[in-house]
Amino acid sequence: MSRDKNLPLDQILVGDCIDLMNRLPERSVDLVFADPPYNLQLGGDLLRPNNSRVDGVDDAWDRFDDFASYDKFTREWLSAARRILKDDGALWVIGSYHNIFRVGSILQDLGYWMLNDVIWRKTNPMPNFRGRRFTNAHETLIWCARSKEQKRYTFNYEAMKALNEDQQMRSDWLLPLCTGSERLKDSAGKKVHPTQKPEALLYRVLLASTNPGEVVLDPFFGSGTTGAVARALGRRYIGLERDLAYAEAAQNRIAAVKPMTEADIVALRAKRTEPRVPFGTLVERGLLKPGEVLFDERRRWSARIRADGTLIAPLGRDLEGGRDGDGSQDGGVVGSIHSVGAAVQGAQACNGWTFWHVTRDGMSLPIDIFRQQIRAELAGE
Amino acid sequence: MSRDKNLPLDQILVGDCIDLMNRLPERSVDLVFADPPYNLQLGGDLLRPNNSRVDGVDDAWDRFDDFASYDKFTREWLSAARRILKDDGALWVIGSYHNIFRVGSILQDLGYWMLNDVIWRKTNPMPNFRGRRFTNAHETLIWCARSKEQKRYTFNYEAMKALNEDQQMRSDWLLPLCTGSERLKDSAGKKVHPTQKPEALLYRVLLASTNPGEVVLDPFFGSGTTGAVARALGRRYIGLERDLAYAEAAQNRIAAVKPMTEADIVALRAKRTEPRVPFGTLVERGLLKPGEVLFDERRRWSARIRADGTLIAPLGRDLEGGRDGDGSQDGGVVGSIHSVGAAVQGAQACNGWTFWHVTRDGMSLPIDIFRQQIRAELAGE
DNA sequence: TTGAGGGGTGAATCCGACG
DNA sequence: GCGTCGGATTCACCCCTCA
Repeated sequence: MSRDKNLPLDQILVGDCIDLMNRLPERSVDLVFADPPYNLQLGGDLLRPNNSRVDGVDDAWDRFDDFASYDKFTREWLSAARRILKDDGALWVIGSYHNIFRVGSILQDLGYWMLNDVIWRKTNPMPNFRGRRFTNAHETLIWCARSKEQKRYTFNYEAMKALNEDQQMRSDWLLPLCTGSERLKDSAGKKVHPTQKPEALLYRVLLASTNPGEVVLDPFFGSGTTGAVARALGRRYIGLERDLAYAEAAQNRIAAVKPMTEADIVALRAKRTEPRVPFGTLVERGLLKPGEVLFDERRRWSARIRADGTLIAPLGRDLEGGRDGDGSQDGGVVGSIHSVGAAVQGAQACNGWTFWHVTRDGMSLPIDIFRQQIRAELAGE
Repeated sequence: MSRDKNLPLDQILVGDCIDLMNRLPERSVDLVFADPPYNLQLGGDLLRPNNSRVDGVDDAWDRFDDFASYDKFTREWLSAARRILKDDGALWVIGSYHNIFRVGSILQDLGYWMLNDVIWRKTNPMPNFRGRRFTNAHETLIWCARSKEQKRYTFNYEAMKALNEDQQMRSDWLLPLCTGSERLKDSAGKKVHPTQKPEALLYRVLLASTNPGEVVLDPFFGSGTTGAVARALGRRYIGLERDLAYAEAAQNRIAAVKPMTEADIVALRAKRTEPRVPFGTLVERGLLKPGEVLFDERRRWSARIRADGTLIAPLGRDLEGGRDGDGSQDGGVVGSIHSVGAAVQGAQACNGWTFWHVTRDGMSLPIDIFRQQIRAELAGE
């Protein structure tokens, strides 16, 4: 859980994010969430330091200069972030069409491996006042692993599915802007930060791609939404922010956050982390008996249970299965519930737990219900 | 209207699109729509949960050695496209996270000026079978002008607004994949092209950013969706396609398209925003009465009209609706015709005007007919 | 005719623990 | 690090069959 590295956990460090990241230990952070500045230089006239206007020398070159400096900045902070990410770490960036294409390209050039681009669809975007374009109603996030080669990354599939009415979470997220009481205001009622992100956005990001106790670093901490949500969700944060006023506002904001209880946070446990139950256990415990015959749901194939927890299936199709006598070895496929299920179907793989059924009281039941029964017993102990 | 330049109008040229573009006169084309290879980097096979194989895009034209070679290709075709665009021309590109960030960056480097990035949200995307990522449920389009300095570009604001319930068209478009009878199949029933785009997508693109008679060039013509929609909408097309089989299929497809009448096209183009009619107006005018019950077309859901022009629907399904007494607040969903329609269906959005029906003389009529009636009155005044 | 149900399929960077 | 193998994993829509 990364308490080893002397990380400045649950703190905001004030300074240049590239410098600060370069001083942190490498491979120490689970996630980076970044909301970098958009390339604001692209707007109006380009002025020299003495305020004279750069005149039509070569617009393309000027543009290249603008983009080049933004690209250089982007390469630097993304490189620094990659150094401090753990091998199984990941990174999120958010941006708009002004900068996200530069960021995405550079990400890929640096060896990050894209997992998804995610669209934040705004319920309440600013309209296009002049009627010259489509209402710019979304922003783009990129979710990427530290590298293509890395073994694993965190994705809490079940939690995301639960958040989305028990259907897979899609790559387009409909969320309102940060307004109302969530929006930080100063004593004069002026908004503290121009681009404060909604907590719901970070909630989804952190819930999807971190586990409780893990460390998320935000190099452009701003008003501290990342920290506030991390604290609420039982994650640790490191905030980097150049502007002291922002950092102080964020600090106060986070201090007021009440963390969720551990029970609430762990509520959704992934299926794939449930304890493994060998099929043989079902036989050992007498839930299934050696010699019993299993069928697929539509009774196209059958297989007989052997005492060691393997199955044996006849070679061709077999509509009735049994009646071979008791221990006869009639030259069939032998193996695990999975491999025999795959073999009879001629498939590459098969989940034997859901494929094979057994008859009880005239009903056809998947053998997985016996596994669930054993898991329930294990959980109760 | 560009009949000056000896362009190969309404034709498909077979060959390398960069060569072909370089042979066309410069500044001769109004719009470029491009659906370049995405540079997917697929590993082995992907199996569905039922063990069937996903028919992925493994065509030679989508394989590049590395990002550098993809970038070089992208720079070349985008440069060639820019040369043949008129000074007030524009370009659309579509892509996915695999390539769109490279394309977007290079666009900007070459001097194109982004107007919007547009998200095509798919109603029916392929699920993520392994549960390892978010469902990749969208693709990204970039709409850009030839240069930042250009005076004008075409944007049919009113037509877009009319297409979107009289509200500004947003940058996220919800459209289904190209399936069913629209999808080109060969005599064996196999899809002709692996990535055929839906006509509705091109319809919106061309309606938004071209005028009748203008020329749209598609350098990756494929199955010819751009040409088919251009012909239907009274635009001219130039298709460039390397693969002769694709070109022939596209040719046949386009020949079968029946162009809309000029009157229809002009109507679309000139369509003024129709006056907004609040639902409450129908109640005010007595066309509908408070307490009346609305149904969806198939009478699966119902809602009662309240005096203020909102609806109230019972929480669960309700086949008969009424008989609650007059002003009772029996704990249902309350809101606009649109929000209640969405809520009862569990949908994110709903056009209440076409969703809700009312019974008149034993017939079920959409409430939109009353809006039309009021609009007719307003137009007559 | 209509409805229920089964099968097919779409631009996809789609596994990981354990020995 | 690599091979083995257990076993987890899908949504909307269209078409067809059959009752």
